[in-house]
Amino acid sequence: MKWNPYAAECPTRQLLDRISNKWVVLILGLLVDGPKRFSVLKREIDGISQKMLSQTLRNLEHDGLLTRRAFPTVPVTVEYELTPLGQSLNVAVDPLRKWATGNMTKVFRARERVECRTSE
Amino acid sequence: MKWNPYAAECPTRQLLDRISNKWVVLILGLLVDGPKRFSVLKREIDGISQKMLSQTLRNLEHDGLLTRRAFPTVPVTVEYELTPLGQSLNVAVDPLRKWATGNMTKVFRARERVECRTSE
DNA sequence: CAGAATCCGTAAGGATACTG
DNA sequence: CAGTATCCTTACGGATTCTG
Repeated sequence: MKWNPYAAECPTRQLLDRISNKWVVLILGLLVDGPKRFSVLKREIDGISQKMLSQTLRNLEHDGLLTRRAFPTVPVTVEYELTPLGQSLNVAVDPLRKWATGNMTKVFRARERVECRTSE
Repeated sequence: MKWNPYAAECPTRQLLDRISNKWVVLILGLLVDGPKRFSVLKREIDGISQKMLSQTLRNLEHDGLLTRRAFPTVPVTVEYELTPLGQSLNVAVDPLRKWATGNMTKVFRARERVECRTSE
């Protein structure tokens, strides 16, 4: 079988759409070194709504990238942990996170150049 | 200066949002080995509208990731080519494309497992 | 605490038509 | 050919409320 995201109907196109997403990238980055609780993730990802967080987590669980474990404490505690598949995806998105932080300055300079040109 | 995409107001958050996008990933992948014309890109990325293509290309140019060159032919010819910065971004997103095609089967299996569970 | 459910505004994005 | 402009319809995603 030959997968090809350049074909509109190929499942890899939708998969690519699912995983190329800032929330996915940020969540995976936090789960690299061990499981974390819902509220911890929410606190560490500044600005994410609980709707987006739970929705993204559900999708990731559905696709086998992480596991959800609920502990019958009072109140309930829930932990999310990367599966081996999720770990491998994190390896793939890690360069993206690093690129963003590592090249922000260069992007800024490029934007300034354009603004100068348009103001001429 | 310390960039941190986990902070909502950090510019790297928006940058990450911009580059974590299926169209960006697909376009960059096509421009790795040399410049390409608008119509060629449109044809090779099945299902992309010309609106999304031109919009994404404009953003990428704005951020210094590619250059646009128009040739005064009749009708006009336009070529897009990666800048060194764009090349470096492509290196960062390349693992993502490969992950999607390389793990589609595993994701499918994970989804089936969930569907079995919910139908019980 | 960890969500599900609802409501709602905005923006993403397709389709179509028009231009240099 | 390579767009821009417009319209229009989804769905993304935030805010709020409610529950085990």
